[in-house]
Amino acid sequence: MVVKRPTISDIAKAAGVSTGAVSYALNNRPGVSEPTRRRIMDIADRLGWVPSSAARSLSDGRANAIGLVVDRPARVIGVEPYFMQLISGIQGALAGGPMSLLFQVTDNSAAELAAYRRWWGERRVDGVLLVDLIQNDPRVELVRELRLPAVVLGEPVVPDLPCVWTDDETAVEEVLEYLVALGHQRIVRVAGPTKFVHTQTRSRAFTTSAARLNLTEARVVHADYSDEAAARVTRRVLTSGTPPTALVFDNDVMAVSALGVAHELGLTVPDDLSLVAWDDSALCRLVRPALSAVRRPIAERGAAAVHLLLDVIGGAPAEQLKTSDPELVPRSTTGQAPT
Amino acid sequence: MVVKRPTISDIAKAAGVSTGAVSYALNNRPGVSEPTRRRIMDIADRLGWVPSSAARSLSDGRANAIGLVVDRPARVIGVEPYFMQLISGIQGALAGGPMSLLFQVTDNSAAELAAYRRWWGERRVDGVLLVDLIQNDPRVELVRELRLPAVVLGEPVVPDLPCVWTDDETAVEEVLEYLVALGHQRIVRVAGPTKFVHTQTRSRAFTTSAARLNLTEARVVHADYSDEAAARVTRRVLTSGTPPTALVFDNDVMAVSALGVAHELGLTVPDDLSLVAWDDSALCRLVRPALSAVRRPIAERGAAAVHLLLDVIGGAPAEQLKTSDPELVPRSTTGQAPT
DNA sequence: GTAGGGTGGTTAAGCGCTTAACGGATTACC
DNA sequence: GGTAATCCGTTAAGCGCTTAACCACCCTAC
Repeated sequence: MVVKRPTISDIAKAAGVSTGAVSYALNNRPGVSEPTRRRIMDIADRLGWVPSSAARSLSDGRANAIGLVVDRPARVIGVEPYFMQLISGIQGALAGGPMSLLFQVTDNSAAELAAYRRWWGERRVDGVLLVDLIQNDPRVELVRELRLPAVVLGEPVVPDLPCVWTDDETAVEEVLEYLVALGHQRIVRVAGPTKFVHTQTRSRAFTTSAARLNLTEARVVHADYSDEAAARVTRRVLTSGTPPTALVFDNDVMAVSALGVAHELGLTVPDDLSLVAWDDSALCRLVRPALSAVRRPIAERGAAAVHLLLDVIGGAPAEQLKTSDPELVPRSTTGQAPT
Repeated sequence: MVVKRPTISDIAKAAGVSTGAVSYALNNRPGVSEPTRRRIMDIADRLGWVPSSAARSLSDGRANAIGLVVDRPARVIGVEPYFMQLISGIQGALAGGPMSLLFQVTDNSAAELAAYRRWWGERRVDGVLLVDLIQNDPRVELVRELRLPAVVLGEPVVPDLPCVWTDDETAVEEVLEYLVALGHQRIVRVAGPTKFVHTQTRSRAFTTSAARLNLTEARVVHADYSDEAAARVTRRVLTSGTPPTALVFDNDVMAVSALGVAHELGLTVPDDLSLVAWDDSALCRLVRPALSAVRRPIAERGAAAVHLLLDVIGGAPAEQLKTSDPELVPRSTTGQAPT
């Protein structure tokens, strides 16, 4: 059987009422009697009616969709479990509701901006999620100019922009204290690109905590989240004059990559070298030795961001929401510092 | 500055013509003179005009979007690089055009069907991509009933349904010949769930080739793509009476997981045991020893599927497209069989 | 001079839905 | 009994765009 998409006027005809009445009935608003409403609804789902999003959007101005664009090179995004977990969380929060997710990956920031602008122009989205905020992020300016509801997944750096964040600073501190307790003094943080706000936040926390703990040799080096860059940087750091005894990475991929480098250099993990990954994932559990990692509630963050965004779209004030705290999961790549 | 979204009537007013003329001009159709067209277009992009997708959809019936829903548990999808690579390919093919991607992950097949049906009902998509086809897949029936253009990412098992596929059978054969050449006789294939068509295809090819090569002890066992299940199955297989000397996996995650199990059982890879992963990824390169893997052109497949889908939406006949062949990338987990 | 054929536009209907404004019956109230 | 309020429904406009149908005008042909 081939189906024809029914419209409200089909329903109206079948029920012997006007399309207006059908609309009121289907949207659960006053204006029709209870029996009529029920009759209309029965007919509607007997006919398999589903509202046309285009028509609805056109008349009420809402798109019933939110947008997410991720600007990371395809090469990097493929491996990193982070985004898929995030999307899982997002979808979970969207499930059951009328909203859909428009998703795009781009490979440069101009394309990202263009995507947001286009979605806005086409009235395709009611709001957007922003990830990987950078300093003076042009997206902030953009959503403000367009009056496009937006929620940042990250620290509250822009005063009046709603966001959902986790307390990475404390986590950084915890990791350092943990490593120091194991006797480590020379600790290097292998961070993501400087431009990201979250990179800066963690680096600042790292430097501050290191100073407090008198780790004079602690320092930060940068890579771009890819395994290649991480391998290069790690190799350089480990073959330097006084190599560190512990490395803290900004994602899981880099940590795994470093594991390979350590192996290649003849270093035993964790006897000669301790490693900590940021963002726990199956990847961390899978490799041998299994990676100690800082676990953050990623899916939870995604879901919280969606709820917040829906509220903001609904006119709620900009809130800055903190989700549950990161947690260090010690596995087999952290141990007593070599003497 | 706060922007107001301009409509074609704003343009019409500014140009002193009717909205009809504006529409003709902007869509590059005859009906306006060249000078007028140019004037209109100038004004349009001076005003930053972007067509309202809702209005356009409503009037021409096209949604300018395609849909993809992936039905895999969040737990699995997070790790597997496959889907992100696929999406990269899809986005690449979509870039520049007017189409957007609607993406959804669900955790059961009913929800998946419901998603497709809803998108269709809401006229949100012009066509959809189908991945992970199963035997007698209800989605096939659905898209046919709804007359919803669809392209399958997988083997041509449904006669009149367009698809994009790679020749896995030959690849399976190649892998087996490669292993046999290394002296392996007891080879086990750790497959994904039986229900998937691609699992069946590869298993059939495996069995056939094994018979041809006189591998009387070759067999197939099943897991669900997750690292846990793979670990369980691998452990069982490796501790059985006459354990295999080579394992061939249906994805990368399971192969990595097996690497851990082998380690745990005191087996050296590749001296005691050879491993081959299906679908190469950074994951395979990252682990030590690096995994030998069958590389398939995943992003290419995604892009090809999009192009085909756009053609089909445009009314082209159902084509069954083969992309470039898989290729075995030998790394460090395959070696001479133990004697 | 008029019929015929382009050009270069305009008009208006319609896509499917929402919603303010209206109106005919009932019911409530004093 | 008259007026007001309430209930249940209809009407019609409008969201922004496409497109068939129409029209005014100029040009050419015989």
